[in-house]
Amino acid sequence: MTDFRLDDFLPYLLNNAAESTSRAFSAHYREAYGMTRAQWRIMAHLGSDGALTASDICVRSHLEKSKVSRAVAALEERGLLRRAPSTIDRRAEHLSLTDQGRQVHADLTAHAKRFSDTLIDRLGKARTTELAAILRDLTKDRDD
Amino acid sequence: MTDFRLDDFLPYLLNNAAESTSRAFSAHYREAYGMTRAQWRIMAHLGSDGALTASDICVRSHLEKSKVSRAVAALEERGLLRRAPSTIDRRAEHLSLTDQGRQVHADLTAHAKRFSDTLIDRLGKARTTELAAILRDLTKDRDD
DNA sequence: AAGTGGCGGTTGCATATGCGACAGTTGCAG
DNA sequence: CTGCAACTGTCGCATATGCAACCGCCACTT
Repeated sequence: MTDFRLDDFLPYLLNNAAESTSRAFSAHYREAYGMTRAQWRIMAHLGSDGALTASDICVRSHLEKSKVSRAVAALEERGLLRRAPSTIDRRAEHLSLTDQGRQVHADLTAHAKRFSDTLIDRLGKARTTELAAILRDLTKDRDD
Repeated sequence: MTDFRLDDFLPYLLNNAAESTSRAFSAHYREAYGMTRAQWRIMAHLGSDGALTASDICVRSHLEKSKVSRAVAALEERGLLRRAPSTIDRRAEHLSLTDQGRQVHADLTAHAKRFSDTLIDRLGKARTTELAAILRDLTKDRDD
């Protein structure tokens, strides 16, 4: 009746691939800075997009707001990130990297670049681009 | 220097896609059976591969052994799964679905099939196959 | 200007998770 | 046979997580 193959099931494969690559990649920032995946993401967004508000980060990174809140607190405590109250909206806070945060961010992206190159080598340029496109597609229009 | 684009970074995209699809898919088995992703996976493996040992499941599902241990305990308690001591190796236990477990498994795979069809519709048959192949490739040879 | 619904961010709580330690078992080397 | 490394599965503990409740603030209605 149902010739359901687990090995063809996309959510399953996606989780495996995500888990596998993330695990390999996270080793660096975890050991070097004791950072969480969420923290890494926030650093990445802040580093490339400048100052953001916590809810901006929620939208862009697809992270829960409580997760963002705690990650931001941790990063602030380590002196990597600074909060500034918004003059316009007293609820919001503008987040930005400190000098030290920028240094760390540089290191993080350097490693990320290297890791990315490794993956591209393994898959080939064409398949990588294809894969990236499909993944973006899959995530799109699903506004959870 | 580094023109690093977060939006092209595979681990990032993979996590987003995995999270997004899993979140959508997990709704069913979570609401219907209060099941975890790990529990779903174990059900899937046991349902399609027959009797397995806990460490077999670890290997096939890429799950931590403590995670498997707890998930198995939960499934057993709900009467979906049965343990039988191995006669050959007194450390190991053979795990298999109960009748009720098989019923639940049938329902789970039915839903999975339907969900999978939805995804295939969205991506198209060709891209789906391509994607699956690449994902398998990415997970392979990375024996964490 | 008072009421109201909604937003930004934090926190409590219950649960899930990862890791390392552990007891019991196996099998292989000497 | 004895000792020892490796393996199976469980558990404790510290931490991470999701969800909902919550506080203060905003904007819009009347």
